Amino acid sequence: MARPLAFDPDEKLHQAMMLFWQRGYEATSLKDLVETLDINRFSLYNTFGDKQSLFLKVVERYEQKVFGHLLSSLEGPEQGRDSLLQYFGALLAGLNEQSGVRGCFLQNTLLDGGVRDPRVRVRIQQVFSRLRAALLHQVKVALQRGEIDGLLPSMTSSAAPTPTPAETRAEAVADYLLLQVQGFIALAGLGLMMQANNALLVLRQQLADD
Amino acid sequence: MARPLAFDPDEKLHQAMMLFWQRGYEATSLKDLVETLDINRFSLYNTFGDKQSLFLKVVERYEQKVFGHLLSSLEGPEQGRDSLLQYFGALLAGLNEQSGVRGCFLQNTLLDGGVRDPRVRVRIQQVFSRLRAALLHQVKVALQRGEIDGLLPSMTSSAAPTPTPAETRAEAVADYLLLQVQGFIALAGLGLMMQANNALLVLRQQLADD
DNA sequence: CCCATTGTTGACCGATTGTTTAGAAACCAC
DNA sequence: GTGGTTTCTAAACAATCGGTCAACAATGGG
Repeated sequence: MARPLAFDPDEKLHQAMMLFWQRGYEATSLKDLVETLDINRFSLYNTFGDKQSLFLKVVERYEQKVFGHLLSSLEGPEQGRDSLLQYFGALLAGLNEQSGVRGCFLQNTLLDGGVRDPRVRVRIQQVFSRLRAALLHQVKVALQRGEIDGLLPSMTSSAAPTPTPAETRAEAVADYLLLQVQGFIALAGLGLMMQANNALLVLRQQLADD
Repeated sequence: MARPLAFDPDEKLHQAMMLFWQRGYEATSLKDLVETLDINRFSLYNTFGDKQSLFLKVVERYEQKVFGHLLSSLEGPEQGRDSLLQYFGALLAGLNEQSGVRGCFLQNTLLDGGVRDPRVRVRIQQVFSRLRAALLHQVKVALQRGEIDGLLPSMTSSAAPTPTPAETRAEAVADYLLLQVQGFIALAGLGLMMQANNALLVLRQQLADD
């Protein structure tokens, strides 16, 4: 009943993400967006709203496509340690195959103080909460099965003066793994992939049987 | 012989750092700088050069004052594991006492694609190299003394099929610790200090005797 | 005191920022 | 085709960007 769009919005959203990813929010101008997305200035406003709204849509797309796919192993069936190992393997694989130095789009965005839109900030906080919950879920399973006892030598030992509650222990391990995740993508963002791969070797051994 | 400056350059540099720290490079305008530093636009140019040069000076000041002080325990005498524990303690103490969510100025800057000045980027790379070298130094000492064998269960076991060279092992451990550092300051930057403190408990136990 | 030297000031530059407007062009149901 | 609706295009908007200028103020050695 009316004129259809001359472009694929999702494709343009992807291109916008790549641009924001490697330049940051403030350093990416409307001119840059119009040129690389190859659509008119006003068409951009008409389909995505203003710059902040566009950025929010980009963040949501990233969460669905990239983050959601990566978390599939953690949010799937309760496989304990195996799902953890699978997740870190997929994470490092993704970081290794990045052409330029980028790291994680969401981490970069949140650490970049330039993005002040509260909608964006709370959205990303929610994503990290989702990651922590997924980690915690599989950690609980793995701890119950005794798969990752090597990670917490004294906490798991019954000789501890005050035995730590299982819930507290699981949260400590989950937060420890959350730190590993942030560490990996930070190193990747800093261009230190070799060091990241080295560190993965150590983590793998910690998670391995003995 | 001439008119003296009406302000303390180092103090202004500090104020500029705080501004860049929580807003990012691109999001901090000359107007912002002039207003919060409370000096005239041209005086700023006259003493620090243009915006990029000012930022570079800020980075160098941060390395000297903040980073240098933090690394003192690692670059001091060869205390092995003790210096490592001391460093992480000081790091977390610093992150904990940060009022707002900031993380590390250098990490934020490098992950923020907005800073494209190559002088700044290589400078920060050098700082992280310095950190890695300092970690590696103390790790070698600690490994030789057998202080941190709990960190690498199978790699240190003589039963390994192909025994890992000491140099490789030390580098793996150093990179692992470098990842912990980046993970801690990333979590702090994301506003997840509770999780960071939780993770520190696990790391402390890994480094502890048993 | 004088004067060379340096810091300070506010106005100003062209360029670019994000955003909006008015009108032409393209589509589909009828 | 035509009507009604939506996209597209080019131009322009006010505001702000980083950076510069000449004139004035302040200093201390002579």
